[in-house]
Amino acid sequence: MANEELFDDHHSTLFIEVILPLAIAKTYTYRVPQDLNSRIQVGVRVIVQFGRNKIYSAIVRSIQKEAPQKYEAKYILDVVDDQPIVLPKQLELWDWMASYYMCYLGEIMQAALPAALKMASETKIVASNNPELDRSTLSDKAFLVLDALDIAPELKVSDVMKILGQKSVFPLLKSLFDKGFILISEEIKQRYKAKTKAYLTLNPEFSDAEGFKELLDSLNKAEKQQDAVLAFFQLQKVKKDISRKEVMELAGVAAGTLKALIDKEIFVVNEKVVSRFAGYDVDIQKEYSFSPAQQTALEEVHRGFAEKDVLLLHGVTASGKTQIYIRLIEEMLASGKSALFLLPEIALTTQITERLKLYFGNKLGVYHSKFNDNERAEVWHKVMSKEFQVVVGARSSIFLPFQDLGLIIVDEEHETSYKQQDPAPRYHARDTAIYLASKFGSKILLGSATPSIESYYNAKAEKYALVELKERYGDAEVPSIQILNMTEEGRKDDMFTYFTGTLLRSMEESIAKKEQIILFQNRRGHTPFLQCKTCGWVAKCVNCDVSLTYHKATHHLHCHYCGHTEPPVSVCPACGMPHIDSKGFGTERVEEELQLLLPKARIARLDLDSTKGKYGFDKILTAFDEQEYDILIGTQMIAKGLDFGRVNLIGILNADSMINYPDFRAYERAFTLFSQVAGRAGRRQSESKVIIQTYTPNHRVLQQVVNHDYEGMFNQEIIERKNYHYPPFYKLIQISLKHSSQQTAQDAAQRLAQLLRTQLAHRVIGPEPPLISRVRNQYIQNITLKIDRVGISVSKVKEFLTKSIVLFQVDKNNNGVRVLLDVDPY
DNA sequence: AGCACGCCGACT
DNA sequence: GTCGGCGTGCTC
Repeated sequence: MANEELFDDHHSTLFIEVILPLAIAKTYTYRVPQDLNSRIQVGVRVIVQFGRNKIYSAIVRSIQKEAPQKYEAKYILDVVDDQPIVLPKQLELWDWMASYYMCYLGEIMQAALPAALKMASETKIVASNNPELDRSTLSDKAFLVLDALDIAPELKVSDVMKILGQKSVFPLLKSLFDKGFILISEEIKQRYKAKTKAYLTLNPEFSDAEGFKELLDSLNKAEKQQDAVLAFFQLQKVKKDISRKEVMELAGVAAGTLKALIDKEIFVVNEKVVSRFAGYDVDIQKEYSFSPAQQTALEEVHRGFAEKDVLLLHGVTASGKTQIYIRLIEEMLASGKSALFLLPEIALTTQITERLKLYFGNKLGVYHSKFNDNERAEVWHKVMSKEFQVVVGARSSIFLPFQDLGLIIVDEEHETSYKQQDPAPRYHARDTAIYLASKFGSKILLGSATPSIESYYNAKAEKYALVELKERYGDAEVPSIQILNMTEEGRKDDMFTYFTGTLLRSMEESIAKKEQIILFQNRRGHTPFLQCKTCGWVAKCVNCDVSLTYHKATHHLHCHYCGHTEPPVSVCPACGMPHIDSKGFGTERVEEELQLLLPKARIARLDLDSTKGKYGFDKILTAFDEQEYDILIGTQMIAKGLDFGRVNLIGILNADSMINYPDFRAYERAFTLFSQVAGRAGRRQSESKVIIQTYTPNHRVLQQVVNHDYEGMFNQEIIERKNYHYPPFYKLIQISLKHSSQQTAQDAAQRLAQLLRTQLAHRVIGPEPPLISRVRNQYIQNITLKIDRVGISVSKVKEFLTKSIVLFQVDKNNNGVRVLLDVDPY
């Protein structure tokens, strides 16, 4: 139907280019059987066979009328959708991402679509049961398969593999099929299922008064069933959809009674599709008055957007940025356009979503990884149907099928978790969102209390509009930050394990005042290092180049990179001496020691280990918010946008580990993290305190944190970035090579670097092993490209890089070496 | 990414 | 002699 204008000739043969959900360089062209012509549209899913026995659902990328010259195109098997599930604007975004981030369209498709919209293929076989066929000439294996089919009605290919104990079964199955012994049914299961609820209706036979009376009479020997029918009759007067449960409750009957009535066809069960997002119609109450500073900021945002499409809102913590976002979204909705509100995954707590629901009710969709596939697919559909006009979500929500996006808000824009790390596409959701906004001609607001150097630079360079909000909202006051030198405190004999006396006494005071405390220690587990005092041996992971962390909860040593665990040793395996030393401390140990020092304190811990369960994170936060605990110990998880009214003391236990990190962003990160952690204090009342414990009290970053001196940090950082050739002045592309042999990895990396230097010369840095040079038994070598953009264009570099990698992979010496590309690494 | 085809070592 | 190891190359 959609193609009628385009392909008015109904008898022409269509060829479609499809995107397969695979990491493959190319797209593939299939042929459309004529009876499916009318259902083909760009953006719909089609079922295709790819290779010998794999079936995928692919996305139609384009439609052509010419047959490919060099090969015979296979037919598509079916069309899944009547309406596109991916719109042209989204496909353009995919194309841009694939070229910008140097990855495959299939990888983008994997990241973009909720799993429920990608389909699973399961090839099944059934016996043909043709008695005329002669089995006597068959091989033993064929017999085995047919015997199995006599017992089970159908088998999956994977079952046959198990039965025969071998991987290659398809030739055998194909020959059985060709000879007519079996049928192969390619069954594509659509995994997305709308949530339904069962409702009861009365058989129309009994709906009139007479019929109803007859019914009751006929049940005069079944008192319970009579009760149920009467209860249903009563409920029918007040509401439309009546569930079994409601009838059971009102009539006081058991499920069996109802089942009997259903079996007798007195009641009929109807399935009705319901939303998984029930309970949205919260009473909308939006009493919130803007402070003069907020009002000014809002006006400045309007002025900024009049001139530029990208705007950076630099607002100190607790300045009421969220409320400004809400106002802007409301304005956008009023003008008939939709809005996207991006948040880092970890900040997407019920705290913020509940608050937004208050304003946007059932127009709001929430989209993040904690949701199951069905829920994500439902959000997808509701964005498509424009039922959801506002979406609050994590980075992958940039892929949702928006049609008239007017505004994107990227809150906490500095957050590094906007950059996807491991599976490709290694994309940055903030940067991609900026592209997406330009595609839609919409406005995009980046918000942060501590903007990324890149964004602030762009704002200062007047590429972005800039609005600064320097005043906290209401009576919230800027916390005072105190730096304590642990060396000195130790000399004064005022250190108690990991705590300065000052911090301990402040904690006691807070608890006495019934106020709360957050302690920050950016290391999980109990002990990050176990070392032999005699010979210096350190417990290390067998698969990775990292020390093992002892976890008290499991009494085991854990590798935080590959998940390997082993029991702890009490005797050194290297020298046999029984002197194993515990070095360093993680959150578990902080909790343990603190409990000894403050026995009465109620302590909770927030880290990857304590939040494992589905709602573990929210559970701990809620309990803390409801003051079931006095102290919350956490890793950087606690830094993100949490809003607790009664926290008036923050302790950063060991600032040095963050600062002394060999990365060009280390200072920026440390500043951001400490400022964000400090910002958790005093959000709703005055007088709050932040204590930073360190061995390097004069470090410039710490001084800048104390003075809330973002500008100072920025100015110094930008000089370093310029001098040492880093962003925003230079563009980085990181090439990682991985191989199970260290030598191979090194040699291959040398070869690639040399190849790249032929054109890029000094722009090629490395190869060098990263800080963790081996993970999961793979040795890693990194090459970094630093592109100045002045003498050379980034797209030319990417083109050359792609060619070089193809060349590199042709060389047999580089066999088995995996090459990973990361554009704008974080 | 799978997966089959293909060419070398240890076994019923 | 075969089974099966994983190296190699293709999938419209």
